[in-house]
Amino acid sequence: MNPDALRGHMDALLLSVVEHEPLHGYAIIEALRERSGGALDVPTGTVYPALRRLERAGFLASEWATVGGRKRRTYRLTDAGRAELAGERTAWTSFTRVIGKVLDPQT
Amino acid sequence: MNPDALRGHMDALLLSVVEHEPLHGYAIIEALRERSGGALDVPTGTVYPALRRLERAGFLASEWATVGGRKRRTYRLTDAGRAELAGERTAWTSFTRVIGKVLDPQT
DNA sequence: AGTCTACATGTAGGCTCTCTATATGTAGCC
DNA sequence: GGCTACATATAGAGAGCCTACATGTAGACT
Repeated sequence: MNPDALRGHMDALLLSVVEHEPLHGYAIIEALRERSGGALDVPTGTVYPALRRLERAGFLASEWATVGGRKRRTYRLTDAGRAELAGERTAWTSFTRVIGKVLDPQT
Repeated sequence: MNPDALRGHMDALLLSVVEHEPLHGYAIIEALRERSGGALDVPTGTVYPALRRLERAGFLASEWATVGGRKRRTYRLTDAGRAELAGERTAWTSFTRVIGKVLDPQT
């Protein structure tokens, strides 16, 4: 997977993965890997800053927790995040339609 | 259209548009706009450097021509470019499948 | 005790690409 | 003369994803 291809879609991926249950960073990475069938292996250096950015933007909220002696910062979707995710999904659909039209024009 | 979303897909778009007929930069921009139904309006500051990059990479070849007193640099797809385009199309398909799976998991 | 792996978070700096803004010039119309 | 369409090009900004590194706990194995 070309890293640049993910540009601008990472937000949607992250928000989508915490939609139904709050998760901490490490679990988010695993969830992305599982949901994608192993195709997505996003490095920590990408995920952690992105989560902080999304929190700063108000789309995520986080809390610290200690589980089994390890500290976790668990992120959950805010209402604004839920709205953002809906918008991202719509944008994704039209994006794929547009690019698809150019790549494979029905002459 | 969020500019970042195009990251990593611009090459495929440009190669695709000159697949069947050589075009010059300005015509490429118009072709992208038409093929996308108006959704894609790529600025010259994006297209011209990208075309040069693709030529440097060996995927495109260019020639100068003068038409109606105006100078055009016409780009055509090389064999390497044709192979690259095929790869980009495959990558695009798997990319959309992967992202789609994450955004809308069939629980 | 020491080593290794999995778990868990985080930052610094680099890299690349797209965009905005600007520059230059021709052709044709009013 | 001024406007629009045509046509190419570059400099610099901005943003985000990546590599590499830093730090630490828990548990298994030797």
